[in-house]
Amino acid sequence: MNLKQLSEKLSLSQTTVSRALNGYPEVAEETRRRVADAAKRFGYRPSPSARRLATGKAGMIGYVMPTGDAVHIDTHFIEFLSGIGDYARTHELDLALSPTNLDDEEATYRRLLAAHRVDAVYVSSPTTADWRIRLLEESGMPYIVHGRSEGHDFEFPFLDIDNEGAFHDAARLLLQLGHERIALLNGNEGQTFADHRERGMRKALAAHGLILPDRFVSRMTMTEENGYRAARRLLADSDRPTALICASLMQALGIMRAVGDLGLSIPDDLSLISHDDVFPFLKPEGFSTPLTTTCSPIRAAGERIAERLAARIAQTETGPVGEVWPVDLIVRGSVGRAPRKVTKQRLVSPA
Amino acid sequence: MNLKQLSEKLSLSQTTVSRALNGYPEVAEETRRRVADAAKRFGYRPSPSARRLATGKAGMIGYVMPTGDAVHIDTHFIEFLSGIGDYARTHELDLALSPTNLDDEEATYRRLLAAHRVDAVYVSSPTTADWRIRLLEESGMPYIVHGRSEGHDFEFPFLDIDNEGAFHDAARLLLQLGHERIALLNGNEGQTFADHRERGMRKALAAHGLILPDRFVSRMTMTEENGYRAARRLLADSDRPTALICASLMQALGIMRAVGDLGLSIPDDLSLISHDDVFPFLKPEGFSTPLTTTCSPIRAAGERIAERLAARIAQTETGPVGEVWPVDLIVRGSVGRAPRKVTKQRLVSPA
DNA sequence: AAAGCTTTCCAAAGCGCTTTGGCTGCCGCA
DNA sequence: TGCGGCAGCCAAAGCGCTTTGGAAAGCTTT
Repeated sequence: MNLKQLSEKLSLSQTTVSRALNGYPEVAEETRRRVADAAKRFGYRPSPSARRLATGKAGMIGYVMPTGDAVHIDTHFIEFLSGIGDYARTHELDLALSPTNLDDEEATYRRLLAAHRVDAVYVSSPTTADWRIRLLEESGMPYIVHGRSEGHDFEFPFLDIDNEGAFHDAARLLLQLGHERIALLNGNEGQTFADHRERGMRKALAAHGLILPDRFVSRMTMTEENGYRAARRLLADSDRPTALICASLMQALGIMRAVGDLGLSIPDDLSLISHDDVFPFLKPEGFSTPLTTTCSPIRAAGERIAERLAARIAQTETGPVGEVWPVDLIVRGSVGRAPRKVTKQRLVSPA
Repeated sequence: MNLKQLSEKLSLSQTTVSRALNGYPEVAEETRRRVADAAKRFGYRPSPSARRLATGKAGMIGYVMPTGDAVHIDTHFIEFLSGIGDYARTHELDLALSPTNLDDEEATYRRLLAAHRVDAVYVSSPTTADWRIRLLEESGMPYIVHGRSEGHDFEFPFLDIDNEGAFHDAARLLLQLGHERIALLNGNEGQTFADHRERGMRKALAAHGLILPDRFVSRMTMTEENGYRAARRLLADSDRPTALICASLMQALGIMRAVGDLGLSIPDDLSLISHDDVFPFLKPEGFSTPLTTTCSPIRAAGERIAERLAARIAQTETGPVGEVWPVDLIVRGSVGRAPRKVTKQRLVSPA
């Protein structure tokens, strides 16, 4: 059933039916209702291709997906993608992926921009002075950055969470509980969000007259394995930290394994706070010791980005709009008062 | 630059130019060359939307991507997707993802089929008597299954690797090296590829008059963690296996960690063979003990599936074509002769 | 040399939608 | 009574491509 047939059934012109369906003002309310009814009854679905041809929009949002050597396949990616998809599928949008290996990334972007097959693009995991942002800014293609990037001489539209505030609050909580040796297991070098988190934590410490010693902060790809390693190293020290803040649940899992191996316990020997991007397959409240987290659903962010991209395509949103989402600190069983003292005995006790 | 403009520049009709570009026969070779030249020179790119409207094809291949509770985010997924994308981007195809949570999966499929927005679909990780295959078969939508599914009363097009042969060969190699206690760390219940692998291994053992005892085979989601756990359990046994075959590199990593923790060594105490789907970020030849693998690049499979889907859309390929790729057994340092005997001492030696 | 093929090209009709530029009544106003 | 204004509708012109149904020109055949 197409527009023409539908309009004939209604004894209306295609123009009117089209306008009724798309919410244009110059159509009587009563008519609009009739049209909407009929459309539903006959199961009318406008053809995307026709619409795209007529409007000149591709109806797609694009993402350049790096794959290849040295690319850490990110668990966040799919979850975020799902959020985008949630919005996309209900709004006549499609999500087109352009895989690329890291070497070709710039070429892939340029091709994407030139080929005019997508209406908007989003950029994830921006690094400092990310060249992709500059490229997009110059191209005129609507885009949104998920996260922030520093070191540009222009503003750009982004959606980010308040990483600094989140880790500030997390650290402050631990300080209030009497912890003074707090370590940070952070994301990789160059990732803006990791910089922000570290900054937030340092500020909280500074407010208590403390600093974050180098040996208490490590940067890493956020895997279980790396979390385990870093925790083993940290906890083997004679003046080991009494609390840990980490940047992802994967790291938290590794940390908990390390803690178990060493015969320590959470929160008695170590308080632990993790950032949680809210994965459906991993719930910190279900851990054997429920985990305190700074929490921000990444899927919702994906959905919001899709929504804003749609707005930018429609020119409803313009300019370098920045959006920073607050992050909740959810206190659960994994934090407790700082232990009085670390006994020698415990330090060497085996698994 | 569109077709009309290009055809004017060439003093040809749109028809001829279109045909020349699309390889139709009724155009002189010389003309075709002129057209191709001009097209390149002016950077002409046909508009996908227009083409789609005219041909009635959506120009997209679809994938229903499960996300949500209990979905194990699969590392294979992105790599496979990349393969699809490699083909897609050079062939006027786009890859459209429809995320869904597991509960809605069937509804999502039905919507996808009804909405007519994709020309073909692929199905991954089929289970026994997979309902998705039946649904697609009945819908008339072109599709290909990546893997196989048993228990259907009809044939269907698929691309699979020779899992049975691969694990047969792997087991045979170990048997030839004198191993008699060989354990299998397999994928999850219900996954056809895992069934096939187990079958192959059993056949090889049977040919040597051996069987695979229940305690030597475990099914699991193929993660590092699960590999570690299973290996710890197996290797703690007094009559522990002298060789292990596992279904993914992730498991292999876990196994190697377990072996290290127990103070054992590969291949002296344990021979290890893993299946390798060839991830760019994980190379078994680079392991401290290079790993023997059964090897089949999953990205190439993605590419091939895209190619075949394109053929099915064009009706070049029809019918229940099945394609089974051979799997290479690549012998590296992680296999050796079976140890003479397992000493008591070793069995209890700590990390 | 006329008839019949081939080869090579073209004009024009869609594909299904959006959007421009009217056209019709009907109301209110002077 | 006449006229401008407005709400509500329509016809038709695209959007850029593919494809149908010729048609002209060149060759072969009888």
